[in-house]
Order: sequence, then structure tokens, then C-alpha cells
Amino acid sequence: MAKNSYHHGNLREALLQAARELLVDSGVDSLSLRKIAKMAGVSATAPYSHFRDKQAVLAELATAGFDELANSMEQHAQPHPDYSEAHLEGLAQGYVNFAVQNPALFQLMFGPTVSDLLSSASLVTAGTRAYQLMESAVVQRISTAGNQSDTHIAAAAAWSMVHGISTLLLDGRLQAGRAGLPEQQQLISELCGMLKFA
Amino acid sequence: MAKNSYHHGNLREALLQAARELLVDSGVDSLSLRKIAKMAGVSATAPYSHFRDKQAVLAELATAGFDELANSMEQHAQPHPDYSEAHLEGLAQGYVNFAVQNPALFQLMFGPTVSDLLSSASLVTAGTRAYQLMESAVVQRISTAGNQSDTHIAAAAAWSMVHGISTLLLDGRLQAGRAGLPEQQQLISELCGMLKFA
DNA sequence: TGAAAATCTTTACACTGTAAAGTTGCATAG
DNA sequence: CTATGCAACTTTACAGTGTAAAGATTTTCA
Repeated sequence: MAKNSYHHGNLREALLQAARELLVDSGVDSLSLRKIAKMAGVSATAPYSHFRDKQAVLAELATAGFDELANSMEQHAQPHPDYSEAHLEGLAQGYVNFAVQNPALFQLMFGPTVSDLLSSASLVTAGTRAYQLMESAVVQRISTAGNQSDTHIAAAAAWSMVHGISTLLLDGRLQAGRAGLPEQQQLISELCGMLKFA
Repeated sequence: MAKNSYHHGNLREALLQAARELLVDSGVDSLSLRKIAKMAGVSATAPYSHFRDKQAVLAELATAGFDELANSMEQHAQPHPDYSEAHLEGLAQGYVNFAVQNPALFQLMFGPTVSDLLSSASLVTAGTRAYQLMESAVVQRISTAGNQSDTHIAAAAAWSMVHGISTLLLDGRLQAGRAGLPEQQQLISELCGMLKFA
């Protein structure tokens, strides 16, 4: 528990926090391990005591991001009763909201650097949780509607749509509040309304 | 028109071709300007006679990619008559097909590196064409169906869904032919079928 | 207390993007 | 036909990157 020059105490967390900070206000492209180390006040190679390499740091960052994504979804959906259409839309709002408020992190999570690491178990499970939320809501929605659509297809449709909105918004290719589109929340609501579960 | 050591002749195109090649079989992350130059047989700084910087090369690559994307959409939609549902689905098939067959290029086109350059005029216009195809097909589809849905919303929905499918497939997060999902073509078809234009 | 293990630093290397200055060859004006 | 200028290239240089290897320091534990 020392703050002496050597043995930082909890360098691992300090590095992750620094990485997160740099990621937020400099983007994923200019995120360097040396800057992270410098911001944490240690030498350039100190991180290698806690992480295999740079990708491992990014993977951990992404894993935390997936958790937050799922949390955001739950938070937005919670006010609305299960089996309701509003519940499903809430998940969508939470998803897109997270993406828009954490653009760099979202890009990291779904970027090629991290995708290459999908063999990392914890990364996969964290990423899967968001999808599970979506799928179970869709399943409920379908069974409520009393039809026998393929739930996997329906869940994939919902996820694809929500994920597509997110990335296109982030890239500035879809502009909420412009070009005939309503503001974000309304936009998401209307887009969700275009999915038919029948 | 010389192939002498100096004055390569058409170095610009040679660089773009080398870049494309390296991109295809090494991914966007490990694409370096020096490798490109070396593959073209010139010195490390030769590219700077033809491109402002590395980003300019990537932007040009992405621009070409957007053109090919639109072409792929047209090609897949062409067999089907205008105003038909099959026409719209064809565009979707062309979109996803391009993404799956050119993963690295697609990631570059919609990645953060290129997104930062959306001020580049030619890049924007090239990227817009794919969207125009989608939108006009949606507009036709809606007017045929005889309802007055908001066309902008509907087009955004179609695009979001198709783009979402593409990126999730590329990331391996959606797996056609597994986990209860049909093969790609069928999958796209069914997902398109879940969009209601009413 | 001593030895091993963990955590950190220093040094080193290959690689990156790109600025600056020098070299070569082509085009065109005299 | 020559000279001059310009475009396309090379060489050199530098700061920044990821990370391997070896050395220093502190903690832990037998």
C-alpha cells in the first residue's frame, strides 16, 4: 500500500483509468501505451508487469465498456414493464445513448483491434450480455404478441438495427435533428417502431 | 512513360494498388505507408509527392470502396424490377455482400480514421451514393404500398439495419449458419422482411 | 534473516509518420 | 539545341511507437 517511487500500489487500475481518460479525449487512434504510462507516472515499460501487451489493455477497456453498455440498457429499460414494447425500446435507447456518449470507447469495443481478440473469454462474455438483454426482450415481445416468429431472427434484427443506428450516428452519416430526421430519442423510437414482430 | 528508377510513371496508382493489396491481406491496423512504398518499389517518402499524408491515401482507398459498395448494391438489385420488394432486398444483399467480401476495406471506410476526414468532399459524395440508392428504393417501396410513412425515417431504418448486419457479421458477433441463424443470404432476406413500411 | 518473487527502471531495437534538403530527369522557353 | 525551372524522386534526420532484455528495488514468505 505504498506510494513510494517503486511499487506504485495499484498501478494496474491507475493504468486503466489513464487509458480510459486518454481514450475519451484523444480518440482510439492516438492512444499509446507510453502516454498511458507517463500519465500514470511510471516508465514506458512498467505496464508490462500487469498486461501482456497493449492489446490486453485495450481488451480490458473494452470489457468494461461492454459492462457499461449492458448497464445503460438495463437502466433505460427498467422503468418500463417487462413484455412491453416500451421495454424493448428502452434497451435500444440505452444502447444508442451509451454509444453516443462514449464514442471512442464504443469504436474501440467494435473496432478491428478488439475484434481480433474475441478469443479472450471475458471479453466475449461481457459482450454477450448486451445481446442477451436484447434477445430475451425480443422473445418476451414475440410470445406476448402470440406469434411464432423465429426468435433468433427477430433478435438479430433488433440488434442489427440498434447497432447500425449507433455506428452511423457516431460516424456522422446519420444526423439526428437534421435532413428530415427528428432528435435522437424520437428517432430511435420511430426506428424501433419499424420493426414488425409478426 | 518511363520505367527508369526516377519518375516511376504512374506511381500514384501503383501506390493505391499496393495499399489495397496490403490492406486486404494484412488488415487496416498493420497498414503502413512505408510498406506501401516498399511494395511499389520506391523510397519511404516518395508517396508524399502524390498524397498529403497517410490519411489521404486511406481516404482515397475508402472513396474507391464506397464506389464499389454502391456498384455491388446496384448489381444485386438490378435483376429485380423497381418498386419491388426484391429490389430493396437486392440492395441489402449487395451491401452486406460487399462488406463480407472486403472486410478490411469496409472497416476502413467506416472506421474512425476515415470518419475524421468526412470534410473531404469526394469522400462524402462517394459515401452518399450508397445511401441514395437505399433511400430512393425505400421511397418507391413506400409510395407503392400507398402509405405516407416518413420516408427519411424509413430509409434510415433500412440503412441502419443493413449496416448493422454488416458490422456485426464482420466482427463475428452475428454468425450466419450458427446459433439458430440461417446462411447469410437467407438471413439477410428474413431480416429485411422484418422491416414494415406502414 | 535470507532468498525468491513481484514490481519497477534503464537500455535497446526495429518500426512508424513525416519534415527538410539534396538529386535526377523531363518540359519548355530562349 | 541548350539552359532553366519544375516535378518526382532519394537520402537523411527526428520524434514517437511497441516491446524485448537485463538490471534495480521492494515486498513476501519460508
